[in-house]
Amino acid sequence: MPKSTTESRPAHESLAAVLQVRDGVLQVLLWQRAKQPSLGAWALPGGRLERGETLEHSIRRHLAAKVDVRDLAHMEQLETRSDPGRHPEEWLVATAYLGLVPADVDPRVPEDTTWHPVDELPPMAFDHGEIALAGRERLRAKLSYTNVGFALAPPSFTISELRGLYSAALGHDVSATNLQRVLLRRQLLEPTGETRPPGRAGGRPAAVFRFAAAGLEVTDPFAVLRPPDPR
Amino acid sequence: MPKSTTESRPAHESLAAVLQVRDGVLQVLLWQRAKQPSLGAWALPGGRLERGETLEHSIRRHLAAKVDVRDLAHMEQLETRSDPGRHPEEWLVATAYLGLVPADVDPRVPEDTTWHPVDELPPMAFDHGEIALAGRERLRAKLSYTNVGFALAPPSFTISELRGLYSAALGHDVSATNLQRVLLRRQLLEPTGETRPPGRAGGRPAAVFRFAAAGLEVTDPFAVLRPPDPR
DNA sequence: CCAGTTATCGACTGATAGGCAAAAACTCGC
DNA sequence: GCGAGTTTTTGCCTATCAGTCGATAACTGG
Repeated sequence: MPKSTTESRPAHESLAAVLQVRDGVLQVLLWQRAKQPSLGAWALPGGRLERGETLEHSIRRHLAAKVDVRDLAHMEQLETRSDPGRHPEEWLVATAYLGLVPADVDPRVPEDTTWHPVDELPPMAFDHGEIALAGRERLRAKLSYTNVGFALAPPSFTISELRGLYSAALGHDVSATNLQRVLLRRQLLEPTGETRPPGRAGGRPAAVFRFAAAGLEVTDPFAVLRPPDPR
Repeated sequence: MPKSTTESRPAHESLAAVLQVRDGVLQVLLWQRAKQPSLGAWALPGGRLERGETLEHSIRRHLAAKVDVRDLAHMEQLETRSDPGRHPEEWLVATAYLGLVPADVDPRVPEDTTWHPVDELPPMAFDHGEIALAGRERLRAKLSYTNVGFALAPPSFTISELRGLYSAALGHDVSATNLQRVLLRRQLLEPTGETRPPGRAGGRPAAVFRFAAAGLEVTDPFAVLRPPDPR
């Protein structure tokens, strides 16, 4: 008799969609299952919630087995999935997180673990594919009204470099002109004063910027229906 | 020995912050605990996740004991709370939902259950106060970039009535002029053609509107960093 | 018919996004 | 060292939209 019919409470696991822009493409960290069920399918890192820890602690603990957790520039809770059929053998509730790794680091990962473009996911175990896509959508939305960009970008960068990261994450082109103006007006970016020498092909040296804040900030108090400004 | 040290997996409950604008104030549905722990404190409706059901099914089932679930115009998952200390006696993970009830219905509620202004919460059990506030914030954010308003409003209404609902939910004044123009331009509202006769004090009769869509729609493709328009 | 009240509409302002093109600053080859 | 090519930066123009104010419309009550 399977566990699911005997237990009175579900097991609980934490999962993470860890995203990074690599080679100009938004990718997610996956590991390949070496046992049943879903042998050979790809899965998100994660594991059981242990007594005495929070879910956030749990996902960090399990992630530590796959990447250097210090490389994570941002993490937030995504959603909790509870479909009784989401795991074939067990009653297993999963709380998913979104993790972001800046483009300048290349974390060591184990043998069974690699990055995959989120737009071309391999055969995925359980509902992990849906979770990865949900992570992508959350990231895309937040790029527009928060400063999450800081979690995708290196400590300092040129506008072109940042443009590459944004367009990879968003899945469409963004104009460098506009990106710079918008982020500067919102005071998310500040110039470091340095400049980056041009490549072999020449060109004007690019100004170097950094994000003004290190943590997540909601920048757009949604223009609409704003409180009346007592000016 | 408390359960929490013997069980290998946490119990899992669903909770809901059910919000409604009542008497011009945003209120949340609470019931008063009649037993320990937190005897006398106020709590969100909810209860255990049972085998074979999803969390959404679970919260609807438990809510049915407090309100007519058909009165809920919208429901969405809020967050999952897992602090081991959130319940004094038990290892209990909670997944919270946000529920919205239109202003024109007055659901029957049991003896122990009443509405409380979210801005003046009574002494709350466990972390339920934080969850209620998280629900308020989620609602406020979504009022600006989605059509959630439909879940707060009656089937049809005048702009002044809608203005009252929005300002109660947002916690600040909104101009009627602006509200109408913004919602109309976004094609969230459509006129019914009818008009509402003025009150005793006189005044021009108000046009009656309804929300164009019944379900949740994200309206603002965040102006920023929009994909290039191939016009 | 007039004063008071409420709702609607139009006009103006300010902020911001998006696009285009010119100017700036460099490399390379001749 | 000069011009062609490249890349980045800047300024200008336009369109859209939010926010405000004031005028007008449509009613009630005396």
